[in-house]
Amino acid sequence: MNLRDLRYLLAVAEHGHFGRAAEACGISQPTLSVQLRKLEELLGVTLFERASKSVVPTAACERLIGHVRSAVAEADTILDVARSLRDPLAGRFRLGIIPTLAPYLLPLVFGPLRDGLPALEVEPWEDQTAALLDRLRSHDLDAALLATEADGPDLAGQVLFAEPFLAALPPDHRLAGREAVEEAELAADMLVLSDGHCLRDQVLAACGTQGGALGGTLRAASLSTLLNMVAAGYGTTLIPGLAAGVAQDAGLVLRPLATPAGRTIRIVHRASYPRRAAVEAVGGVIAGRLRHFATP
Amino acid sequence: MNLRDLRYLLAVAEHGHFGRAAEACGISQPTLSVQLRKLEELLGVTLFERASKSVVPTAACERLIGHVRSAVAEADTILDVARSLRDPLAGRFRLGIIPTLAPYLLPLVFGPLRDGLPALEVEPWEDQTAALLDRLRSHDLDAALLATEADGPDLAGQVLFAEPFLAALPPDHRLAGREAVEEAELAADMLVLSDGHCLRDQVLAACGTQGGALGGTLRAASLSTLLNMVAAGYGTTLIPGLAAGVAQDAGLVLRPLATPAGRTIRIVHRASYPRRAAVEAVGGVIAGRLRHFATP
DNA sequence: TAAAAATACTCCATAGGTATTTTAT
DNA sequence: ATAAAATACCTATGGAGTATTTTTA
Repeated sequence: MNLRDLRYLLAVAEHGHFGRAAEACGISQPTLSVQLRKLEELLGVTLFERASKSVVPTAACERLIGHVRSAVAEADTILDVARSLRDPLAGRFRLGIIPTLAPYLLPLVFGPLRDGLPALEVEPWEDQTAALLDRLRSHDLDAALLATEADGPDLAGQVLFAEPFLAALPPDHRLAGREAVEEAELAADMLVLSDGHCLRDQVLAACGTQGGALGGTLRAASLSTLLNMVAAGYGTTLIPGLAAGVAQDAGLVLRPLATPAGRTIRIVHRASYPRRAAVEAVGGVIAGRLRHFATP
Repeated sequence: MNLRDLRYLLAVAEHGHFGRAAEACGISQPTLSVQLRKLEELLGVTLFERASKSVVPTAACERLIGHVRSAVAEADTILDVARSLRDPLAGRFRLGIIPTLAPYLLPLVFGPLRDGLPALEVEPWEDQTAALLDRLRSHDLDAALLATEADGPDLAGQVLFAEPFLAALPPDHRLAGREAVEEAELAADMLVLSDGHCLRDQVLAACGTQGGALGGTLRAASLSTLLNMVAAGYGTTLIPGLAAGVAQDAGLVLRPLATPAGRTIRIVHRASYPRRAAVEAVGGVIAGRLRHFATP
């Protein structure tokens, strides 16, 4: 059975006239006659009683026509909904963001995303890298902002911006007077984030160490906790550049590294993800915002 | 858009696997791939995210699939209902019957119709010939039992049985002693039905007169009234054979006519009426019942 | 290497057309 | 004579097939 034929049926029922119904359908009268006859044969039911000056639906047709209307209406709804879904820059866009980036990046880009992509409902989802990768792979996220490379051939990513690491020191720290600090000097009393944060591993790698003085005892779950511990004089740490403003507000002294290091922020998505345009648009807005973000 | 393609969509969504979905649809995997791609192009929306080991519906597909299910379900309903409507000997059958026939024929045939055509819901509709013809032509009746020929080429009819006229007399009437009565002798004090009853015209024609003694004053709307008037001694009349039992019960004397006359009962339907089998079945049951009805 | 989807092609069923016939007013 | 549907016949689109290629685990 064909939706087209069902539309023909409705047209004949509406016009009570094969010629006019055919015209309304944009086909010739013989075509309509043939198709309707075929439909009647398929259903095993005579749908219209044809007389010389009248075409009247049979009782069987009356019983069927409600369902025919419903089927055709649903088909039209499918087309309508599909039309509204056609724009890849519209609809929900679930964007994962790692916790060491979200608090500092989101305030910068949320407005530009809303303005630049008004039809795209960006829903940020904050979690650690491994969890975001899981959600990405299980189709619970459309993309994620990560500081690591897209792992595995099933994922792909585009670089958005590079974020330098800065040394964060208490104001009275012995290195606070320096122009720039050596990573090795920080290692002695460095505080790091708890397991699971990619920033922890990257900071440790940058300083060539396995964990600082309090590495074994402090399980700082957030960069915010870490900054306050440093401000209280319990040690030093490396922070990503976007956290600089918050760190300074917390009373910390920030110094560049003698050997510059940092992390690269990427927007990562499944290699098979079809709304590539949405990923690129979101990535473009974020990268554009960061390009114009002159570090103070 | 094609219902077939919508079924393919549902199959892929259900199986998450093109090969198995194709098997479930009874088509080859390439055919399914091509058709689904075409559907995606038609809708302007990617429906499934294909990866090497997974086929997952996109958000757009999730939004559409409910409507797709509805459309397919309605289409299946159409097929189901059509199947149940296929039997021409099932469903409503609105049967018109003239008032001079209904009270005497219906008690005879209603049981046999119910038994012989259990799936056919015969709905008798009693009215005069002209009204029945109107309702027939306006598709408000499926057929009608008439004592006249099907008038016009838009109607057709089959003879069911012949019904002789009998002279009905009061027991003390001067002709009551005769074996048979001459029509002309009845004309003098004959009572007839009011206008509109075909029996009136046929009785008057049989007797070669324009209206009996009380023709101008008595407007008997029913044969029942007429019989009671005759029983009360106000005149004579002709009755159709099937009314004989009721007439005798009313105390009338019945006599055959010297020149036999009567009427022919037909089942009449629109020439274009498609459920011819139902008409023939109903007519057959009625004619069969009357064939075995020996007049006493 | 194996498994899955996509691609390339061939074929044919059928929707659609035009011309004509039938039928009833 | 006119109007309407049905029929006849031809064309071309597209759904389906098999064989093959691509891609990824």
